[in-house]
Amino acid sequence: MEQRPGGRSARVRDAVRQATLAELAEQGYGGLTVENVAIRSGVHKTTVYRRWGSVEGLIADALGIAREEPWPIPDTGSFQEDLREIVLLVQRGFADPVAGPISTAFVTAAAQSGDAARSLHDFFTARHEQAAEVVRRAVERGEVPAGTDGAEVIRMAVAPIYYRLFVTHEPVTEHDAIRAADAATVAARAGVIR
Amino acid sequence: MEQRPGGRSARVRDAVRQATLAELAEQGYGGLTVENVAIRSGVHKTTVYRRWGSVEGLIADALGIAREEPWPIPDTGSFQEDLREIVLLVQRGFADPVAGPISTAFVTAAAQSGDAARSLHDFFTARHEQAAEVVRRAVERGEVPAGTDGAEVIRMAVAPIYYRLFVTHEPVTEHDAIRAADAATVAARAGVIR
DNA sequence: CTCCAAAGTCTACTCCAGTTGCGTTAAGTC
DNA sequence: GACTTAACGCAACTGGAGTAGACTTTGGAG
Repeated sequence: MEQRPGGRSARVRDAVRQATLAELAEQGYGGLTVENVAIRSGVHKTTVYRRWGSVEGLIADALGIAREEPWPIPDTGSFQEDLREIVLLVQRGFADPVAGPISTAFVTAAAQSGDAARSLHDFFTARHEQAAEVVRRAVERGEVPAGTDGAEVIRMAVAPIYYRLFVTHEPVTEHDAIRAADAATVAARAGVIR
Repeated sequence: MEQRPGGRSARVRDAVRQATLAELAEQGYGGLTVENVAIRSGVHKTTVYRRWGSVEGLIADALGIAREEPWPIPDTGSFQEDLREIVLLVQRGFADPVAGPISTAFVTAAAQSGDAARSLHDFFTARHEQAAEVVRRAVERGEVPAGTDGAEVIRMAVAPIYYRLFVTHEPVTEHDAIRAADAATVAARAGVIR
């Protein structure tokens, strides 16, 4: 990333990243400013502007870290249960008082900045690919027809959660999550998703 | 809304609304500023700030108008066809060079402003209710089990479109729309959505 | 150890979104 | 047709996001 990765630069980078996440968790995307991140991190404002450019840059960077850490793909032996687990994980993530605002901020930022949008796109591409494993296993067990598009099954399952959160602004319950997962399960079994 | 609805106030209101939509269509949400709307409409900046408050206020107002105009609910005689029509209508709406940016701006604005979020919520509540008509007819025909949640079927059908557009930032094709509609059709027939 | 340039700091500035206070216009009322 | 006041217009102001340029620190190479 930078030409001098060691020592001071690394400290600055980590301090800013941590401050960004903390601000996002407390204030959400609307309250995130370069100035506050600079103060909180102890790094000078101009430095943040030079290396990250803007609020969107801070978020794009934070997203890069988020993409690194893998998530637990369930393997219960049942396709329906696996899908339910995945969707519930998403739903609970947004309900979490710390992780929720941060995840929300990522989506909101991507709606405004091309950079953040690309980062988020890559993030979800990786997630879909990982989660599609449960579909591959279901195909092997004969629960789901061969040729089923695994990533698309995941999209179908989680989409209603995001739809409620970011489009219609309706509350989301665990029941909603389970229902969405089950609908995707039925559709996949019927061979509609290919 | 205002205590003096006639004459000048009405002209101001209409000019600002029209300018808002024009700016949104051309510039999108990112390029929408109160100042530009003021200039374009010929109304003074201060006046726009007083009556609409901010960019979000302009959008919340524009959404109010959008909610008024009803949309065509299909009645092809086939549940599957009806659902496909609805989802394709949504997909084509976003692909449209004029309506697309405006719709996108609504969603983006709602992600940041509580007022816009409430307006959008009401908007979609009305849409879901209207579109649920196709499910009611399907129940009458015996295509779908009684007790099926009509609004939820609509959510399931359109959610993947919005998910791709606003969350993962993936391209959306007509094929995606049809597949999503068909998946919702299968799930509804199976009695999973209630 | 020495050197040098990359990276960070600091101060002062610009610019523009949003506000304020006051004067002007015209909508609604009798 | 005169009066009241809601609503609009106007110009000057404020505050904070973002920039510019000179100066200082320090990581890394020889």
